[in-house]
Amino acid sequence: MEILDIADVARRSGIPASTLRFYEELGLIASIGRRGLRRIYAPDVLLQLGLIALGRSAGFSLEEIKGMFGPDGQPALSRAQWQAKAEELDAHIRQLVKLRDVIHHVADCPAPRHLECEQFQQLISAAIASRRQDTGPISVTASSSRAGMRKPRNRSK
Amino acid sequence: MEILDIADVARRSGIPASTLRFYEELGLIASIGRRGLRRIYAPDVLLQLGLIALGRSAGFSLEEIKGMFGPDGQPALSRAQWQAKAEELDAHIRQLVKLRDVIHHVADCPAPRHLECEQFQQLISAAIASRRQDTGPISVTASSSRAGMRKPRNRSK
DNA sequence: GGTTGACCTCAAGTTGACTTGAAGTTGTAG
DNA sequence: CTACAACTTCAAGTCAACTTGAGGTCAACC
Repeated sequence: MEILDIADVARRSGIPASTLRFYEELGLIASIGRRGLRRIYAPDVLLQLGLIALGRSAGFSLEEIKGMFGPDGQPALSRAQWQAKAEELDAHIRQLVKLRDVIHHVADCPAPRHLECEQFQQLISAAIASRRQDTGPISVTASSSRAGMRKPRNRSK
Repeated sequence: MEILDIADVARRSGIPASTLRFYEELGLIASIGRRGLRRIYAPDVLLQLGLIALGRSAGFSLEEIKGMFGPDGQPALSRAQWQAKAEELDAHIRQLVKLRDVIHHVADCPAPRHLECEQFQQLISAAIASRRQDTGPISVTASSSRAGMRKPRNRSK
């Protein structure tokens, strides 16, 4: 069974060693042991890191990701919670698709002032609207991150 | 012509007044004047704020957004640059769709250890792969944000 | 068996995106 | 005309996600 040291993991994942230690400290990943002082890793960790990067790019915080997968990389949510996450992500994707439409419009529309262009206004309104009713039962774990005209008094802690 | 004070804008956009001042300081938005000391806004600003929220949720930094639209809300990129942005966003969306597939899989797959599930591994590899060749000619403005196994030595500034 | 370069820890620093607080000003309701 | 709630500025604080640095250890090659 192949094992990796921190430099291998860094090289193969593209993530700096300092970040790997940081992630371990947070409990996001774990080394399978030490050789002397030095961490050694199972190749699995590369998959986990991929998952973390993916989650980050979807706007999940490290805390959220930690809640979804334990340091062993095992899913740690109920089926319903996973379904809710998928739903959340879907909503996010729909929003990004709308933004992409806006961008395409901007790239093509010759209007002098976009804010006065009917179509532009409608695209934005639609995009905003799709975010508007996020006062729903979704957001299982109070996903504190992921921007977007959040409600005032967002209270944390 | 309807005008708004900062409290109106805050209420109607859901963005706190402190953030509106902060955005103005950064040059992301502008008030159309003052009544005494107090800022007054054109209703346009609501669209702009929607756009900003949208951009943030797509992972663009405030700096990037500022580069895309001036404080007047006018698009400030060439057609080609807009097209590149759309492309960038599309790639991001494709990645999120892959992540959603992973999540759906996790919600459904009964494997005891997911890291050992063939399909899971493949989904992640695919998702990672789609991000892998981001050493392309895209990323016009060196989009420093938006996570994902970034290359080491990402040097900014 | 000594050197050395890659690892280690732990504390402090940085950046982006805001928020909070203190202290001052003012439009407007009474 | 007076109160005062709502605005203002400006400095400092916070939080997440890392990075950097100082000082120490040690596995592996010569």
